[in-house]
Amino acid sequence: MNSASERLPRRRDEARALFRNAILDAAEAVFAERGFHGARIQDIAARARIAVGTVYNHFAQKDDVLSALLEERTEAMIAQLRPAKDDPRAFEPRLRARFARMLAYVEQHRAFFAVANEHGLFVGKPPPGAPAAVRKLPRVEKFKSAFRALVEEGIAAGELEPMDAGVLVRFLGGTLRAFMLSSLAEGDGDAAAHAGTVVDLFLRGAGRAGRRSARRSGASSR
Amino acid sequence: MNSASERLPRRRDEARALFRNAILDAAEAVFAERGFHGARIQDIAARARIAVGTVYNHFAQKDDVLSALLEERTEAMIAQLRPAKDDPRAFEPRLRARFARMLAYVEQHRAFFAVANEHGLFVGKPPPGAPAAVRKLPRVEKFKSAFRALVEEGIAAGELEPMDAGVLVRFLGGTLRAFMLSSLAEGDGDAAAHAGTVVDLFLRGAGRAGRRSARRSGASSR
Amino acid sequence: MNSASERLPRRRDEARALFRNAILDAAEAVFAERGFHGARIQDIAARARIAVGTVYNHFAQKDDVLSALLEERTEAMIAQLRPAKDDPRAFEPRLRARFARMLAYVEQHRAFFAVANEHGLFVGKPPPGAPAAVRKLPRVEKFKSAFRALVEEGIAAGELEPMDAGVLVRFLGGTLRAFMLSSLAEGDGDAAAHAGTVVDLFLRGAGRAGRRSARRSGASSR
Amino acid sequence: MNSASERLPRRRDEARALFRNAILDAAEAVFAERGFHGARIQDIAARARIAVGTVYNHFAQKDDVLSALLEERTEAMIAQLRPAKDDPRAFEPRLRARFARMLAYVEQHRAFFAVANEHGLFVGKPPPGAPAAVRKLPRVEKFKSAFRALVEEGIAAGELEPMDAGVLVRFLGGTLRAFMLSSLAEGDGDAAAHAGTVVDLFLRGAGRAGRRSARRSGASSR
DNA sequence: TATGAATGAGCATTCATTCAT
DNA sequence: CATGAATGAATGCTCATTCAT
Repeated sequence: MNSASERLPRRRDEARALFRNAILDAAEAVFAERGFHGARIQDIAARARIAVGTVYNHFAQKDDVLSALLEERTEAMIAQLRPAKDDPRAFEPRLRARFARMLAYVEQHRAFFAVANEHGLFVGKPPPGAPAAVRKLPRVEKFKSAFRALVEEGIAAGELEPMDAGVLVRFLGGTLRAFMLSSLAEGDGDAAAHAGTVVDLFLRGAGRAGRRSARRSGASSR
Repeated sequence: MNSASERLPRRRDEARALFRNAILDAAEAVFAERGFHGARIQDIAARARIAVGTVYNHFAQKDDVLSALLEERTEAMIAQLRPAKDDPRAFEPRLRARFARMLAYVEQHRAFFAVANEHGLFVGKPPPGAPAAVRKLPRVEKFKSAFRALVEEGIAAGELEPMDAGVLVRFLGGTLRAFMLSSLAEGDGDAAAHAGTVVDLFLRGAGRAGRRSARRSGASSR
Repeated sequence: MNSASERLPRRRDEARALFRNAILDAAEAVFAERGFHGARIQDIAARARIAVGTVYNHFAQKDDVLSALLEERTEAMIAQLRPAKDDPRAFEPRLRARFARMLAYVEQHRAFFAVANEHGLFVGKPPPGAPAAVRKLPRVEKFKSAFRALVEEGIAAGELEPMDAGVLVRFLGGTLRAFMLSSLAEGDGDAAAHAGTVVDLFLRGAGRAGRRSARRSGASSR
Repeated sequence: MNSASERLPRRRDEARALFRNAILDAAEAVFAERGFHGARIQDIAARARIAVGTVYNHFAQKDDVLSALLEERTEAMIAQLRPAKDDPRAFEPRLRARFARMLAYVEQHRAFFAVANEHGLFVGKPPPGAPAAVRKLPRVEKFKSAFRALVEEGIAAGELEPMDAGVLVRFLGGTLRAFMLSSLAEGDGDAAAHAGTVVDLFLRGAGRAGRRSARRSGASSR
């Protein structure tokens, strides 16, 4: 119930977590500076002010550092999409609020996400050269299902065309990615503005208003 | 009409081009299999059935092989967007025709484009670890200006919202990329179908028809 | 008297020095066998019974191994010229004693010095192709100043012609080198005998005794 | 007696010699710039304005270019030591005249001789890493016998101590080399002055005049 | 014979990983 | 567990040499 026998293990775990986080933070910085292949374990260790061997006490291989990082940041990124208690009720502003949170998170970890793309952050199939550990992880699936949830919510609410959900997920992912990347590249960090643009384009596209009625027929006539 | 003195140099150039293409084709295959970092010059040479040294007679460094490939395929990919004489006149089907061509090209070189993403194919800023030679090239700019031309054509024709062209370019790029990648990953190679979907979503978004009138006001009220 | 905290670092330094010396000794042997360009780092490592990488933990480049060796042996070689407590007082036998020590040291490291010549051991300007690291070092200057000290000692003692010291330094260096090399080549290792010959020739030249009075006038009449 | 059948072959030989010399001259320049190992056949060919293959039509290997050069220059260098009709009769000025010619030749080919030392120009045993072809050649022997002839001439004339000729040869070689190298390094091209110094030192050494009588006894008492 | 592109053995160097302390 | 030196497999690139034209 109490006692050192309980507290010590806890401290030990805390210590472990401290190291683990220090390593991940260092890795984020180094990956961002040099890319995954350019980052040496030694660099990461140096940045975390620990010894090389210590990195290996926490991660079995270099790959694992990357994938842990990927998982961790992805998880947090997706978490931003979950409903928050102050979120508006209406679909569109609700979407905007969630995307704004997510894009803000991405901005915060800008350096990392710039690298993460290299490793198929959003993509179904990781690139061929990707580190083995990266290839097996459920990360992309998590993304997809988070997006799928949003999309289905929209369809259920009658706000989205009842299309193939897979198609909508891709479209949403692509649109978000486009603005995420451009903001990473150019650094104009107005997450809320980007969220607004994304939602608007996602919902209404770029076509001129009048043509609305011609819609689906056009698409199906290809 | 032309003497041997003219023909011989020509033959020499042809021979050079033959080697160069053999190397690029081999590199495409090997990069696709193992990724850039996993591809050894020796693998490329073996695949092209030439000696290692020969690769270096045509490209100064490994990096240059990648960037030549990137340039070459990008160029061809963009070329598919240029008007062809059988293209429809109307904006929307015209766009569909062009995108279908482009996506078909991408399908053809599916293996390569799966890798190319790693190296910032569409992105403004190449990933941090990218090979030096890759970082300097005008490739991304070419993409942007090709898309910009399409977008401006659409605005001029009154078919696209007269928004900031940069925003439209990103949106278009992101949408195309989303379907390009997913088709790369899943291999359902119906380029025309994908083109139709892309154009439809690009023009009209995923929102339910009725809301049309609420449009831009919604976007601006964020 | 001194705690573990003091002893451990010392052991570490000792270990480093052990490796460093093992590498230098191995390099000496391999350079002697194959010359600098023919020596592969792998050979040196194998001879030292360590891994290739370990060589690089102690020397940044192959060049550095050579120049460390050159510096180290040169230093020791020059050290033999310093006065020892049993050295005779008179100039000529004193010189003989010193040269004998130096030539004995050279004999001991015969293999190495045979190679060292290739790299401008005595020469003012290192050969054009010399490894970069070799070109910058103060080694030759040390030689010159050691010889210059001897020469000035001789002039001050009234034992040497008061000529331009630079000229005497060259003359002395050339004479020593001639006998050093020939003993390296032929292996008749009588350092003391060689030292006697060197000193005799250095002081009195090879001309027939009688002419003595004609001396300097002859030289100046050219 | 005449005819094309005779002249053409002659022209052919002349053409060969032209190429051969062009290659050797180019090699001299390139070896001097980069050293033997740093010089690529391609560099030599480029400098001679011919193709790589052509070099191989005249020399079987890279080594052979070096050794041909070494032989050729050495031969010419030694030739300068031969009696010329205007040479003085007396031993000492005669020696000065010859050495002056030789040192002047060396100055002319300064660049080359700076490299040649690397390859044991004067030394009995070529350095261990020396190109195989270089190791077999009679060059050094020629030097020795040219010097030996001089020395024996001097002994016969009663101008040199009747010592072991080998010793005198080394002494003479070493002294010449010392001033040859220093003039190469420092570029003060007064060959006649150097020759005077060399002869003076060679004959009378650097010791103070008065001690003359003590001579050989000193040497033998070591 | 001149040409110059093709060849491929050869090697320095890097860096993830291990392990004795 | 933390440490950091030792390890050695792996690979880009060079350049002497060959040979088809």
